[in-house]
Amino acid sequence: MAATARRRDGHLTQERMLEEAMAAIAEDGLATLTMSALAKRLGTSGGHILYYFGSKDRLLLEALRWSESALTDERRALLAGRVGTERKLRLFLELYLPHGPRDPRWTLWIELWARTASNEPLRQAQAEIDRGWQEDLESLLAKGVRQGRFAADLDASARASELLALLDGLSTRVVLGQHGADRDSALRMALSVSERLVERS
Amino acid sequence: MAATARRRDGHLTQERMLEEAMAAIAEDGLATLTMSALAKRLGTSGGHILYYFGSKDRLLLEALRWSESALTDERRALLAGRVGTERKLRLFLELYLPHGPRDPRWTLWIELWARTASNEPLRQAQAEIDRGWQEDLESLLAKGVRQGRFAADLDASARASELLALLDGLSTRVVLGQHGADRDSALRMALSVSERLVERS
Amino acid sequence: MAATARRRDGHLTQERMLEEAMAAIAEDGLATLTMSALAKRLGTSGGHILYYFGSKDRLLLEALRWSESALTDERRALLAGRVGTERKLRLFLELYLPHGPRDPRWTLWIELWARTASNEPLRQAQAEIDRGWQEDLESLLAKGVRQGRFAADLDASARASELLALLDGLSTRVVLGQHGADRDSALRMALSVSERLVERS
Amino acid sequence: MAATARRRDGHLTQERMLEEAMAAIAEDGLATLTMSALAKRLGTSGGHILYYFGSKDRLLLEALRWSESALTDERRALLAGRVGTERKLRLFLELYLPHGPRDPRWTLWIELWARTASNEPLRQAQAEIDRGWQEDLESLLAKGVRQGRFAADLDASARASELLALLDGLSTRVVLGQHGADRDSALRMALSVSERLVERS
DNA sequence: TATGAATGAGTTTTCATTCAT
DNA sequence: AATGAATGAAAACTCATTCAT
Repeated sequence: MAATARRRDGHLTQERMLEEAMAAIAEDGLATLTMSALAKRLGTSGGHILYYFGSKDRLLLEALRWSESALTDERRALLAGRVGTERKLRLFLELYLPHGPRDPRWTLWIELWARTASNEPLRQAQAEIDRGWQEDLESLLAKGVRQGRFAADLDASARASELLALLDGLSTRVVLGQHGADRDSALRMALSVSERLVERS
Repeated sequence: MAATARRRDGHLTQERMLEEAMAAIAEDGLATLTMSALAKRLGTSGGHILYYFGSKDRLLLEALRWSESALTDERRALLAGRVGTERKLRLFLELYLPHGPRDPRWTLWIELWARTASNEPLRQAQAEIDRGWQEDLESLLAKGVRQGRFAADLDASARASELLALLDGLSTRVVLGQHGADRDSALRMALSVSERLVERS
Repeated sequence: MAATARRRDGHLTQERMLEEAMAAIAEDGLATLTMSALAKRLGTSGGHILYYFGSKDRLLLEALRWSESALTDERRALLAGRVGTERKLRLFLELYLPHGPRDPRWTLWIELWARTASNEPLRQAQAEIDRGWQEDLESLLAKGVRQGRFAADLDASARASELLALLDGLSTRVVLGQHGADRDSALRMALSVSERLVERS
Repeated sequence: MAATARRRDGHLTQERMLEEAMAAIAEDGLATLTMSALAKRLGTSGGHILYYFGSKDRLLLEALRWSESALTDERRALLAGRVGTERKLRLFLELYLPHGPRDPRWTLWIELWARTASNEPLRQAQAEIDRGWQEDLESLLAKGVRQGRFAADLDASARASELLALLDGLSTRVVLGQHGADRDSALRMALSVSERLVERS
């Protein structure tokens, strides 16, 4: 996913950079992630990172994409799996929510929201990723309808939107430690709400 | 309020600074809000702003407080008003949601989420403001229960949490222009969800 | 001494400013002495201090003069007193040396050495004060010669220069806490050296 | 040394910076030595100097160390040399005293005295350098005792302290142009005093 | 006299980015 | 591929000084 594939080890190195960038952001926040700090963590030079990514903005963008791409795969696998629809919905929620305070993926996500306004490529990447979640949740719900688990007149698109908005709100709380929220309570709340919003047949 | 009373008393002047800061953030984002840019907008000097607020961080904190304090008053008035509970709930949602893309208050809010981790005073101010919304929504729901409009066994605290999380998620969408969301659709969704989550008696 | 005499209380206030400035410098050093910090200590405004002194540089200059003027009086009294010459010499040394680490007068003195190069009025004030000490020490020594306590061929001017240079070096040590020096050891050393340099008859 | 070897290895470049910093301080004083002024002198950027030294304080500290290190070498060579002890003492005094008004090393030294209070690393560096001079002067005197040139009961440590204090006082005069002192007269005075303080056998 | 709001030049410092090697 | 020296444009913040009141 990260641009064109390079030599095996080159490609690996690029992934390590993104991985390390995520870890650094989770630990200290985006504000303290400087190119040279990241370079030090990687045992390389700032110039080398830019050699691959061209700019810090692009590095961040790739980091976001990379951190989501793994999830996308998991999500696809989940949807294709054999488990029951309601179980799938639960797994979907689990996948979406942050693992805990400072979850790298969500920390980056929130930090980048603030940059969205002045960064069109970033905006588009975010939109694309969001669309993935929305579409997959919709088709999960639609499948439940087809299987007769959910009400026949269920508006999959609307329900998916509602749930994702709720999940965003809950995730923010967990990542930032607001409202004393942790992953477990957020998950419980998400499940509870989804049971009430998604009408069973 | 904007153009009136230049000199005269420092309090008004301070408010103008906060107001202008909010406007600037809404227009260009926090990233491009520099002290000297703000000073230019105000027709004053960067030093003068710092003379009042001591640091940029404190300016931001005060801006957040100031932008919320007006809402807090409106909220209190709303709760104390004569309108019916369900109407009040709707007004509450309207009050919470952003007015549209780049709504100043919400833009600031999202930008500051990213700074929360490294800024304890900011974190506490946010917590305090959040608590205000949560408590008032709880008591609004509780009143509805007492009046027999909402189910007697309604868990006001849990329902308030759910609704506020949803509202945060929706607000993010509106402010950042994600999912093609606008204030109206977000409001409609919020209303629709609240009707399903808050059980009528 | 501080410029022209003003109304009684006005004059007093000016002296208090100088006094407080000395105290502040002794406590935190010249680097942290800002006009507004000094104003706060005095319970007045920065503008008011400048109203009297015109500039910070002049304030410092006056502070130096003021802190020396008291000593000048003491020195004159000492020279005119009835005690024996050798006793007088000892008292002179005691007067010159700092009272201990961060002695206000000496702290200011050292801080101002660094500003001497770019500040002609300051340079001249320093020269004048230095001259006072030199002349008085010379005449003290000369008196000792006339009284037959010191060798008849004693070069009062040269001896005074030597002793004052030594005293400057010792004072620096005491004020800055270098070489583990304190006032007592410095005084002992000054006495010991003076006994060897100033030949008895 | 000055004009040679621009690029090539960073070490030389760093030395050039220190050298130029010393020259600038000697010319205009520390007060007017700004990073960008120094950068201009060096034909480089302010950022580049900080790239090497991290902060202005560290630059100053390094400048002090660098200016002393050359002297330390000379001093060691002097002590190890073949000349007679009394000759060595004279050379020691010559080494210690400033070359004239605004001698870079001494200008820096005096400017830094004023910063000592609030700068612990600086204080320690100064103490260490002072110790070097004190120890070497002591051992020079002790050697003179062993060789029978100086009195057997001579207190080397006390004499060294006295001489160094005197030298500090004299150096201040020369560098700041006080008392009409110049290097020659200061040297003469130092020699004269040392002959009287250091008893010959 | 006295205030304190207002100024604005000037400081150090940071950092993404470039580029010769 | 990789380095790290070098850049330089910002940024936040400080503070003596001015001046209307």
